[in-house]
Amino acid sequence: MAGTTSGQAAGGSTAARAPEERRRRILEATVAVIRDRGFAGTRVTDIAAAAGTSSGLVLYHFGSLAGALTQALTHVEDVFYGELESELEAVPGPVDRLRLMADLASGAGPAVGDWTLWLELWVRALRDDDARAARESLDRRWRAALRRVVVEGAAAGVFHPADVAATTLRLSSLMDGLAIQLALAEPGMTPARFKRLWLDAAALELGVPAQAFRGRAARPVRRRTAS
Amino acid sequence: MAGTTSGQAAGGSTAARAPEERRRRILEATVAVIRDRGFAGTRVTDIAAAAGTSSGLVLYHFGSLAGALTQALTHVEDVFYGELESELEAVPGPVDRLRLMADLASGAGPAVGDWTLWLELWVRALRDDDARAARESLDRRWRAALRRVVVEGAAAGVFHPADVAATTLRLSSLMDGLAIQLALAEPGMTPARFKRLWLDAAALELGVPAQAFRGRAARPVRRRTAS
DNA sequence: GGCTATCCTGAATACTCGTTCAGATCGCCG
DNA sequence: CGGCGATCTGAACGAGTATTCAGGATAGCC
Repeated sequence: MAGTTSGQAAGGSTAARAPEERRRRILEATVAVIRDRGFAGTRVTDIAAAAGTSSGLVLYHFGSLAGALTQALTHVEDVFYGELESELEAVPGPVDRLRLMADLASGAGPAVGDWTLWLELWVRALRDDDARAARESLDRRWRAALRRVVVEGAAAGVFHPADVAATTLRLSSLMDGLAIQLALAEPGMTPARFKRLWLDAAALELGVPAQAFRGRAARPVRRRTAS
Repeated sequence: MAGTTSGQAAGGSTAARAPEERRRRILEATVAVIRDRGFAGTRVTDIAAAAGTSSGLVLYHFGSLAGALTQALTHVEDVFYGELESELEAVPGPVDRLRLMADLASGAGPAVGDWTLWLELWVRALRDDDARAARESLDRRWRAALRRVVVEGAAAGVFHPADVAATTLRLSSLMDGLAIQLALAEPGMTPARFKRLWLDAAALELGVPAQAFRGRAARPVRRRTAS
């Protein structure tokens, strides 16, 4: 796309001019609509309205509704991954990193804890290959990050996992399972309880006393400057 | 249902006469269609075709597509619960009961381990009240059964759960999370691995050696006579 | 200034699908 | 027998919606 021989390179004038900006706005609108109406309930018109444009433009940029939905998925994937990496880098030590992951997943972060969206993604992945690929990638990255923290802790002699692969898989699956309750607003399930339940399970799995993960998080989750 | 004052009571002629039979067939067809096309992809015509009748009849019996979907949910709920209860009663002792639950959930039973259907249900429950109620009821029953087994084992001095409520919630959530992998046929996830991972987690939670849950299940899961 | 490619709009189009409906079929009863 | 209510069918209807399309605006370029 950047390879167009001449094109409207740069230009620099008002931001409203940039079609890239428009595209991004549409993708974010698409994500928002999926989140609150679900994949099945998302109409081209809804996306256009949420993005403040016409339905024609949505199709102009993405070819079809399915195209817009798919690209929206890769867009959240990027956002999610960027956030995860930068957050994790900012915190040292396996204990605090594990706590941070619990924070992110329990909804403190803007993208990671977006469980309604993930539920939708899972179901769509049952029958749509793009969704399946997006989910798999997301899952693999999250699990890899978790594994890294576990291994790091084990190397430091802080954690004592009996089986790293099994522990990683169980802890990430437990998160998914608890997330269902959170997404459905099951009475009694709150972000705080989610964190407590998950960290206690982590303590069991890692052979450390539950107190190791109590106390405040080392640092409040950083807010994005804007959006 | 047997209480109709006069109606076409009995009659005894061909089975094709009984409208109750027809209703049931339609409900089961509905469940089958939901399972393989999803709620969003289920059409009245699909249901009619799967049940071997006309779309008119589906609407005649259930009023609307939404009505058919909802009644299909309460139908699976009944089937699920009936199966769970009868299976559990047939096995004595907390250890074997826990293993049985792992078996049922990992897909050995016809209804309980029907994870594709449950995934669909979760997402529908985000926005549909009937689905929400069905899911909550299903979840509560499953969790209650699990808790009963845990308490029973604790009373017998076999299990040593630190916190029964937390353990129950974590073990059932872990199942849900693992089930996602199973439903999506994630490479590396099989019913056997599902069982192993879950039972090992149970061993940790219940303070027993993992070996306690190894070995063969006490008894193969019973097959329904027909359907 | 004219020309062109890009970006954008909203009405028109075509199609899918839930629901309605005008009847067929059939067992039963008076 | 003739009527009746319950069950069942499939064609017709109409609402909703993705996609197409005929153009309008704008910016850069010759």
